[in-house]
Amino acid sequence: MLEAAGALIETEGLAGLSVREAARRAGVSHNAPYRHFADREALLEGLAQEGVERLEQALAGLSGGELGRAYVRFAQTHPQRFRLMFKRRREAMQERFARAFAGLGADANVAGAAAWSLVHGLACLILDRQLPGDDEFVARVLGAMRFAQRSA
Amino acid sequence: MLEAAGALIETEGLAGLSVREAARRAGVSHNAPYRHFADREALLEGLAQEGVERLEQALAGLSGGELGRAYVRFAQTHPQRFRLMFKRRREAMQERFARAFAGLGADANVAGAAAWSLVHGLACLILDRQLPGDDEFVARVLGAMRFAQRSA
DNA sequence: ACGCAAGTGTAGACAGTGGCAACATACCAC
DNA sequence: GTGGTATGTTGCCACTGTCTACACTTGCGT
Repeated sequence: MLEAAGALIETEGLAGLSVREAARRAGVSHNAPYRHFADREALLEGLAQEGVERLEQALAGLSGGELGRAYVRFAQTHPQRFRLMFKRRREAMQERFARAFAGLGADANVAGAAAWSLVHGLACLILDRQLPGDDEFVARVLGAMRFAQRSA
Repeated sequence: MLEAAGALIETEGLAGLSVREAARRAGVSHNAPYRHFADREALLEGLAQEGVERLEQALAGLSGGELGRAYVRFAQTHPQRFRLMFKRRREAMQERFARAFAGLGADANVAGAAAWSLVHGLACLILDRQLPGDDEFVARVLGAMRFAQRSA
């Protein structure tokens, strides 16, 4: 089920995903999904959860510039999934990702948030076609900012 | 019409906006909107366009830290509108906003993109409740990064 | 072996939606 | 006046999310 819905989401777009169509693709009746997911939202929630785990996996073990580039690359590879992940508040994400990007600035919380913001904003703007998404540009943008020594 | 739809979008959320409900609120029949907008997408497009103009207006004349904070504040004040603006590719935006944030780094294009990414990412993560949105935190995050002198 | 409960799938029905076609009305140029 | 254009209206269709009611399978207690 998640499989069919996951495929649909990337081809038809996030708004184009209908529970019925996903059921059709999965070869079951239009109501079968409701045995496993309370409603459409819960289905999307399942897809989002799957996405969080995959992103975490993709970032595991990386650091510095590689980390940022991997984040952007994940967004480019699974754009709809990436958007979906952030369309509903999820408590665990701040801990997971902000922490991943911290460690280089003066105040770890603030520095992590800043680095995450930079990378996340770049990913969003690329997905929305507001900025080019080639590897070289990504690397140059990520390299254009650095942590302030100590501002406050 | 745009007025009714604009109000709806902020109260009911972006997905909760139906052409019919907007027409109802505007006191007209369910099909009247289609005289002015080709389809639902076009209506959203109109709202987005309106938003771009308002954001531009909100940023006019500002620079530096004030600029970034105003960007974030706009997103916080009109969250749904802000999200909508970036949900469809719009050619003019890169020119408008990337340029607004440039001017301090070595390569103006890259520096503008980087600053825009930082501010935009912060705005998105705050809207998605992944980061706190109080003024002090915003100021500290924006202050935590600076342009690299010259990296490449 | 039997029955029964839970898990899973099915079909049918309902209101709400986007969008189309056909019809009505107002206004404005000539 | 007549014609044309802009606007609004009703009726209709396919589709969607979701509810209810009905089947089938499976495992477990007796």
